[in-house]
Amino acid sequence: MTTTNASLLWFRRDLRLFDNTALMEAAAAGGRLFAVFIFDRAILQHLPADDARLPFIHHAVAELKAGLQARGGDLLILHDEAASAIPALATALGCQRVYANRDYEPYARQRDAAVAASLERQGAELVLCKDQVVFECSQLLTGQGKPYTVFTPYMRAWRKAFHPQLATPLGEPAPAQWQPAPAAHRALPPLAALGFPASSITPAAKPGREAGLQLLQRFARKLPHYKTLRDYPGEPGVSGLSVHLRFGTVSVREAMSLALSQQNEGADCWLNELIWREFYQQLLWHFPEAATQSFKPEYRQLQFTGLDSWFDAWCDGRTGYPIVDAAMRQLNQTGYMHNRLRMIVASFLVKDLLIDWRRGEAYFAAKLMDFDLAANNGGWQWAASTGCDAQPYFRIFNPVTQSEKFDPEGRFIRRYLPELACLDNKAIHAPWQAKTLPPGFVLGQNYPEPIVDHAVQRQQALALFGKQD
DNA sequence: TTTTGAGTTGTTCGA
DNA sequence: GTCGAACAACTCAAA
Repeated sequence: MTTTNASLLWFRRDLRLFDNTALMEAAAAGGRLFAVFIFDRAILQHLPADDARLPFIHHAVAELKAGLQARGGDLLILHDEAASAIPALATALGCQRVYANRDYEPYARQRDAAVAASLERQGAELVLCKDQVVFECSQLLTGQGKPYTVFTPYMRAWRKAFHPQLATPLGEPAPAQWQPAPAAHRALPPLAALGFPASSITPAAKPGREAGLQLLQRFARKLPHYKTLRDYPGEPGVSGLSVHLRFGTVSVREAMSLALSQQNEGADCWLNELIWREFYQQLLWHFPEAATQSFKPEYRQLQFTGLDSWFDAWCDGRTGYPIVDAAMRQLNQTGYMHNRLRMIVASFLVKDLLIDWRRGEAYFAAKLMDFDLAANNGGWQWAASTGCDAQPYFRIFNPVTQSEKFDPEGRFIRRYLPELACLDNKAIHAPWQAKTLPPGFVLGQNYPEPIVDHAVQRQQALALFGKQD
């Protein structure tokens, strides 16, 4: 080993020091070690100034920086375009290798390919590690050597190939040869300096690794009841870990370890959800065109006829369907939406409002703190019946039935639509159907009348989707 | 090559 | 109110 041997660890969506594959690999390579996080202008320029994710990322980066300083190193911070800044930084620091954890999204693949090519030209190397999945995108293939496009066979293959060793957290490396940060890249700029003044969103979950680990611990006790409780948005039945998995403040192996630590139907059900995550990840990897159009070719030419004013009402949570409106307000206010509600509002946008699923997908992408391209696209295409393993087109969620079933006492609705708190448990799901409303409550004034009639729109959706053949 | 079984999350209708 | 059947075939994946 020469004294000039140096590596650069590039943090992206893996904002933790524990159980981080690229960190383990970089440390194992020996030599001097630098670490960097880039606020990537190529990504940030598309985000609104009140984006809820930036405060979360900023907090996690600050934690990471403090953690590295406690270990004798530091975190370099750049506000730049990653594709050009990383190779330049590697040159400036004299690093022969840049370590990072593999990212499967189309933009990331393109960016990493550009970085790898630049590094190669200057005699350096980009080393990408498997970290955010248990199985790489091409590790599980059908007997024909083709990618899986149906969940259940994929899930069976996943479980068959799985070994607990694959989900065992890696720990932390022995003290590495951490290097201090050059003065130019030492400071963590405040959010306002990055173009993101305080967000108007009040996230449901606290940011940072400590908060993520706390959630994980708390969820361990709820896990046995996960299978049933997870469907009720008014109950604390879900883990709330999605945003932590998105930014890596909790690792996938830590989550898997919890799922495997219990032998009950809740734990098994949750493991399936984690497998869904990998299913959609590998799907988008093999079929990147699905990011911008219907997976099923026969649905690429659908003529959506919904009004723009309906889309605006959907975004704002004033469609007149309480469960839909409460869900959209949860999204707008907290940057999060319960999974059951994501299905309900997606079905409503596509099948009731007859609006292109991609507009809903884009709205979720802008608002969801846990936004993940593969999972979001997969979910929307499932709900829109345009996906690989989609809901059949004639299965159209009834927003009132769903509301009665999964929020029977209107607990969730009341939380986000206080104007309906005075309605009884029956009327709250469909105020326009109530025989009597509380005195002083006027439909159309206190709360909107439904903007569409579900029974009518359902027939239109059946006609629209059914005639494609 | 052919056959066989199966496919996240539902709704509506009629008895 | 409860229950079972119909909804439409089609494609995937494995035997």
